[in-house]
Amino acid sequence: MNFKDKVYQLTKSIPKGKVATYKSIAVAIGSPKSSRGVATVLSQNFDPEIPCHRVVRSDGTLGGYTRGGEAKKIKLLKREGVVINKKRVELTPI
DNA sequence: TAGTTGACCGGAA
DNA sequence: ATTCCGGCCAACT
Repeated sequence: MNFKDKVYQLTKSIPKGKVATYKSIAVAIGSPKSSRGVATVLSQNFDPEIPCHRVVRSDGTLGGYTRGGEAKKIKLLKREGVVINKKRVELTPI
């Protein structure tokens, strides 16, 4: 199981209506400092099986989306029930 | 093999 | 609150 596969696994396991951050994924993998690596992998991934639109930045902003832009990402998330306030996702930190 | 790139993060001004 | 800067890591050329 390499880094990339772990990222895919975790991203696929994100439940509908929820979002994860690049940081949290990095932590879940076991490499808390690899948040940038996570972003790299997801950005290069084009598999529709992987809901990479459910991954946002740790400050709640969307980050990027190479499959339609931020607007698209917002639409998808809202459609799934994620609460978004003015370009900010509700991360419900504890 | 080495250098560059990027959908990032956290701290400082 | 916003902007700037250095650090970190994986993928690509």
